[in-house]
Amino acid sequence: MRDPVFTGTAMAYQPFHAHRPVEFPVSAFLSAAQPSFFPALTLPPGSLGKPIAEQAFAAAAEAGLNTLGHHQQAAHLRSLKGFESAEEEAEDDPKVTLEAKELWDQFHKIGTEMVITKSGRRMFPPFKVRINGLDKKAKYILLMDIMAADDCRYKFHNSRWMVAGKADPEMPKRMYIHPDSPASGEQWMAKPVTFHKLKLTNNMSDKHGFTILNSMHKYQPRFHIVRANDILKLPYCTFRTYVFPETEFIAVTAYQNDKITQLKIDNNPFAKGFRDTGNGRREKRKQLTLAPLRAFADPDGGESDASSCDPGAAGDSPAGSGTTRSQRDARTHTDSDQEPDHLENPSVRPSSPGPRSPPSGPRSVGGANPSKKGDPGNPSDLTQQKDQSDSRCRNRVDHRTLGSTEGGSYPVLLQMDSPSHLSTAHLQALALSSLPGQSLYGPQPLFLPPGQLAVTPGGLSAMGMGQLLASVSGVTGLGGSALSGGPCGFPWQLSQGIPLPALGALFSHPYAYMAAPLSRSPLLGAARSCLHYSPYPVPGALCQGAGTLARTVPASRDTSPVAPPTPERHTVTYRGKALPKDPINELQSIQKLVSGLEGQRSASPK
Amino acid sequence: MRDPVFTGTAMAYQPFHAHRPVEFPVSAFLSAAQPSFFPALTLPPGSLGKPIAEQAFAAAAEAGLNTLGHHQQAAHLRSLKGFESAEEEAEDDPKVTLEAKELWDQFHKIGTEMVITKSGRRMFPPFKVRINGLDKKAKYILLMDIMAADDCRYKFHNSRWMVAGKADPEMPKRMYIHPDSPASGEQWMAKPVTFHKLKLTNNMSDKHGFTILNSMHKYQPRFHIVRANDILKLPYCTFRTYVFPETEFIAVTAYQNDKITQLKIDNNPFAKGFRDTGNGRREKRKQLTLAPLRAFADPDGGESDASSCDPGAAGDSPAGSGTTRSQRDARTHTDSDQEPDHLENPSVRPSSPGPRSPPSGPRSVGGANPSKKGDPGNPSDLTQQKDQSDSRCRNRVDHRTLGSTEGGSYPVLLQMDSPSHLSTAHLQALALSSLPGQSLYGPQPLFLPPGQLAVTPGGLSAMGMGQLLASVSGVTGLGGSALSGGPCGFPWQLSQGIPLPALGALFSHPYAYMAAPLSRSPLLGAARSCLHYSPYPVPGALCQGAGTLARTVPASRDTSPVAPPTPERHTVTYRGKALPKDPINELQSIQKLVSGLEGQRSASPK
DNA sequence: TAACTTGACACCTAAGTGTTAATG
DNA sequence: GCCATTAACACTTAGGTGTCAAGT
Repeated sequence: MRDPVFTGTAMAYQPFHAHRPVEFPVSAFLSAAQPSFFPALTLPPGSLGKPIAEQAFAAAAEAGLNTLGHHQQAAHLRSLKGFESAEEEAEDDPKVTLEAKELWDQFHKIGTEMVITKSGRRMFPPFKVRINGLDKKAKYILLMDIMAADDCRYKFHNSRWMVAGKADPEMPKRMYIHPDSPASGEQWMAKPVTFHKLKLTNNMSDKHGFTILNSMHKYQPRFHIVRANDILKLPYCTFRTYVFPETEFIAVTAYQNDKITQLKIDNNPFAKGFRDTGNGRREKRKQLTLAPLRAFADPDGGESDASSCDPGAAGDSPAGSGTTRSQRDARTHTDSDQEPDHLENPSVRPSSPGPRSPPSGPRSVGGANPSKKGDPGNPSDLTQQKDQSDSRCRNRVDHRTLGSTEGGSYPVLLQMDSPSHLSTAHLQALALSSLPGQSLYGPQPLFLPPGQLAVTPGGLSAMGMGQLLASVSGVTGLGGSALSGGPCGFPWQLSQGIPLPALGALFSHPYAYMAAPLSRSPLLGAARSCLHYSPYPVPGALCQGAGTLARTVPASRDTSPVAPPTPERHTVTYRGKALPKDPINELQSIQKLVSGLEGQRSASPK
Repeated sequence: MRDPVFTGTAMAYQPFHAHRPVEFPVSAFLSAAQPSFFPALTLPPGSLGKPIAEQAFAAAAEAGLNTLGHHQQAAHLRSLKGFESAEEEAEDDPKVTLEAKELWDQFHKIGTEMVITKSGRRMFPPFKVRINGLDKKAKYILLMDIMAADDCRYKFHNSRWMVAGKADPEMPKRMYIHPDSPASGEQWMAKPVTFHKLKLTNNMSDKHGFTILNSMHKYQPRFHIVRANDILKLPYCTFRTYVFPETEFIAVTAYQNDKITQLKIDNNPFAKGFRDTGNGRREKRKQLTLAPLRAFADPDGGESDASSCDPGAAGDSPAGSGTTRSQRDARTHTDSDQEPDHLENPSVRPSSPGPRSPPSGPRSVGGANPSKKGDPGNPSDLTQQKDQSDSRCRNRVDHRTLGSTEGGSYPVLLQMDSPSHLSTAHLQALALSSLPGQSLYGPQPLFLPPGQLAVTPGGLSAMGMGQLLASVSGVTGLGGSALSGGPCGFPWQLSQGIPLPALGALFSHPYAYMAAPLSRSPLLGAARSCLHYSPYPVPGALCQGAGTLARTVPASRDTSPVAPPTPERHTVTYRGKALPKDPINELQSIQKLVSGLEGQRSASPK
């Protein structure tokens, strides 16, 4: 497992195409391994990749200008890139590669934790993917969201994670739109796509558009590719969803597993201050002047081995202000002495030391109806939970088709046609994002004027889409109270850095998965193009997305779409506050709320 | 002149509209004085304002969805904002306000200097405008460029600026497209638009897309509003150009005037380390540990008054590592004692002290044909140069209609229809920007593959636009050598953070001005909409833009378009390298260059 | 020489880290 | 006492300042 090669990429997901076997020759793959098609390419540091390029050609076409046909140009590019020459441009078949997979794997084996804070916290490792196989000229919207991985609440006890009850209700999840969206496939493929602007928080009333998670819950990030040149078309387009199981994590407010802490410290440049040298001695940096002060501030931990492994270095006091450092040391130094301390390319520690002691079974700690039946145990045992669907705490992500995590996992692909149940609140969200604001510079806050929000539902019903409102599965109260769809569907908010806190601008998203790295339905060809304005039937209840999915993406091989979680409704109390049960009523609540706010707002335009 | 109110905005430019007098009622102006329409609005710090909102509605319209008509929604917004209720949406009439005008004025009175470095330097004060009067739903492209203010080279001698010869040849100027472009008027108006990503450099072979300036030359930033939803349409659209005379500056590699240095230090947060307290005593910060080291590093200046005005503060050593500090102190402390030291809102020093000594006349220093005749003198005397058009070193910006700078200056508006001479190289530039790359994160550099660039000229000529090529007025060689159109037109490069260094993707831009803050031609109404593909005659030579301009925007009141600088051709030698004289030949050079590169490129796709 | 340019540098802002102690 | 949360803090990266000595 010791893989020092840490230069970035990992395995690419390459679906097998029986009907179009030559569309993705290996040459394309080789280029994908390059950091860029043009090694010499330079990009201004802060430039916005925006639609300029794409627009230029689109406009040229619109204007009847032949700025040298796309094919000609594409051929040109192709020859420059060393691409194959028979690739057609019209079709696409995206291959997505998780960057820094090795690092993700390391975390995953231990049990990844992500800190969530009130002010928002980035993910580490960063969620970063490399994409290939897009239509260079087509426009795509790239999205990311984070879904609950199961119905459990966890606790870290005796050095291992264990189930601590049923999951707390989820806040409406936000669908994070990559800020460069929409952009051409060419732009997306030019360099890895990062989502480091997506921040995690546990602040229920977050106004920044961050993703709100529950602490001590397990989550699974997802990545979506939508071929669409416009955000509004999203509800009518095919979502290609990619799940990298190794990016699963448990949200925490403070790190529980010291191994995770150490892994973060060793790999996150911002935590370099807490880093040890890999040579068995602590790294001592320019903490000369402050060292005495810090040594003075060593109250709690009596661990004196903080200097025990500090043999030969310069006469500085040991680095780091941590007092729990020795804990990490004791555990880490078992196998870290032989690795030099690379900076951004740190050596990777083998994950040989398994969980220390697997003692007691699941224990109910969080007060929520504990009806424990199975113990997911250590999150790193993900691949061992294959037949756990009967467990009380069942995964919402079907990983049954995944190979051994050690050998490299496949991303799980879900392809959905027109998830129509997204439509309504989706459009609401889009209406929200039609606000001003939206500029790059300065941390100027933006609250949404509720009055403006009210217009869109009205517009929807006016156009005969009122029934779509029934698909809204969640609502966010103005004061931060919220509910979730329960174990069923998740309410989603669109978010491109745009906070959508004041209204239930949500849309449910089927989270059923088709784990089909090698399967491909003939229907997918048709699904490849976005379906605009398709008059899809509106599901009257939540969690019907899987049906739509199954119709669009029939299962094949050993992968069948996960049965949609039963749409069981349950009364949700969130932090002692009972939340509405009926989505219809919830929606009406929204509307009433909006109307009231609208009245207030126009009354006092201040 | 003492204006402690420094909360942001300054005077707004409000053109007088005889034919539409009520379009911009005062209420809109009042809201413009607010930092934001919604004080409670929050925007995520790093969010990209991009086209999401606009696209949503555009797509809705396209889809036949009535997401509540624009008017209805606009009315909604209007009532919320306290806007007038009779404003029509279809028309626009932008009002542009320079932010931090007071600060700009302070600099301008002294004679603003901007440092240019090889690695690129921001402007300070930042160029930041607030916009009103746009069509909320229409899309706009906002641009900025920096043009030479006159034909002079300057030197700072005896504490004042004086002409030191004829201007050096200019590098092709880059038209900086605001990265959020295109965006809706609503988005642009929501918050001030900053151009801090525009960086100044003196590096001729800059690859970052920075604006290349000549040191010791005077420049005038310009701001452009173009109603267009696509970059490619730019050449066919009306440019509304706004010039704020107080933003004029002289580019320097090191500050010449200590007063400017002090003003920068006092106002730029990044220079806080060199700041004094406003109480007549130096500010001493946490430089305790390093103070002895720094005192040791005080070699040159024997100025001992560094501690002379350090009466009562805590027992720290004086701040700042500078040795010339005392110089600034001596000059600054004459009028700075009464002002507290606000942080980001520093108090403003009265600019009472005039130039110390206006001694010798213009002197030739730079080697370029010095034929001195008039001395612009201190740049702060801009408003006194009204009838200087006969001067050898004449302004290229007509400021004759400007009121006293002290009373607040008007921005100068130029409105151009379809500057067709931009078209060719403009399209070239656009073709350039159709490359991949273009992403937000990471400082990955981008060089343009020349092979791809070649396609566009061919496409142009194929569509009967070959003659437009004659309008190209400049060329950038591959090795960084360049030429300019001389004192006449400027070649421009489009730049949205996209470097266009490798090819002569330039387009000339008429710099004739209509200084018409109070004038309005009836033709302007028609000019308000973008003219697409209009078959404008192609000027066969450089510097004919003013004719086109005059036709489109007739002068009125006391403001007549500045007579275009005589299209005198002169041989340009740049750093000892003779540059071509004939624009046609220059273009052919480009084409040859491109062809050659294309051949090379396709031959060796590596 | 004098004027101008350059790069290393100390100092700053801004924001991403884990640590720590206090809190509930 | 345990567990989970939180804010202050020291440390980091990244990059924007003017200063200064040396170069052109």
